[in-house]
Amino acid sequence: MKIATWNVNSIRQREGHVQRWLEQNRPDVLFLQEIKCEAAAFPSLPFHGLGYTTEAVGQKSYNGVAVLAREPFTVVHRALPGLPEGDAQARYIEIETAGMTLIGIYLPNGNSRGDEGFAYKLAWMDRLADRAQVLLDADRPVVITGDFNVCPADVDFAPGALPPTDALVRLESRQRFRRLLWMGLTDAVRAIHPHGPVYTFWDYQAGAWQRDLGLRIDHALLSPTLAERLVSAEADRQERDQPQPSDHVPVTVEIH
DNA sequence: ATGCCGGGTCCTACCCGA
Repeated sequence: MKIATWNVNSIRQREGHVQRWLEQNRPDVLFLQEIKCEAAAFPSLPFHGLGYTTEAVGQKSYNGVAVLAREPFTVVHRALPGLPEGDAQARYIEIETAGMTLIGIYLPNGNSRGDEGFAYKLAWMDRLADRAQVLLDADRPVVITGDFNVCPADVDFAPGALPPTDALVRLESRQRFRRLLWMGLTDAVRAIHPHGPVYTFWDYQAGAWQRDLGLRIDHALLSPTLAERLVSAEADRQERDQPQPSDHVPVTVEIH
């Protein structure tokens, strides 16, 4: 079973990219982030034509997540449980399929709006840990994948690519990511590639791609029984070389 | 340490991303 994640930086700009990538890679499930449109504007038809059912959680202009899957699924949550009522940011979708719980996230960046923006990121990570704990306590096979906006360790960003004060590398962000691992989740890409950089994002600016000044911020976390069955976890760097690419590339995990 | 790029929108200057 292949489960993929991709921050597409606007689905309306990247619809053709996603179609082509699905045809070439045929994942069972693909989670998207930053669709940047309301759910009603999500272009489902071309994906239906490829055999995928779609579900989008969107809002105008910003954020937005979606899932595409070849087998039937049930949508369990369209927002992260535990967030305050009235939080309208479209960043979370949770489904059940093939006896597993699959969660797609677009975790807040945390660099805008000063202390308040960073506090929102940390609170979001705390609620995510709460949700993960509930599912792990219930012995659910779980995959949490998406754009975490956290470089877990120094090897996960190119030297000089980010200042040490950036919300993606701040100790508080990393502590909360590490808590997810302590709870028993496995960082699939790091399990397959124990050493060295495996970047998933390169800024559009300053020739970051050409200079390979990347970040590893798109992740897949697996519960124990799924981690035992992990066979591959790869970032598709080729996609960053396509015309008009997203600044993120797809990350795919394969579980037997 | 970004806002050089690239997306969005109250259409055009400004917000946001990482």
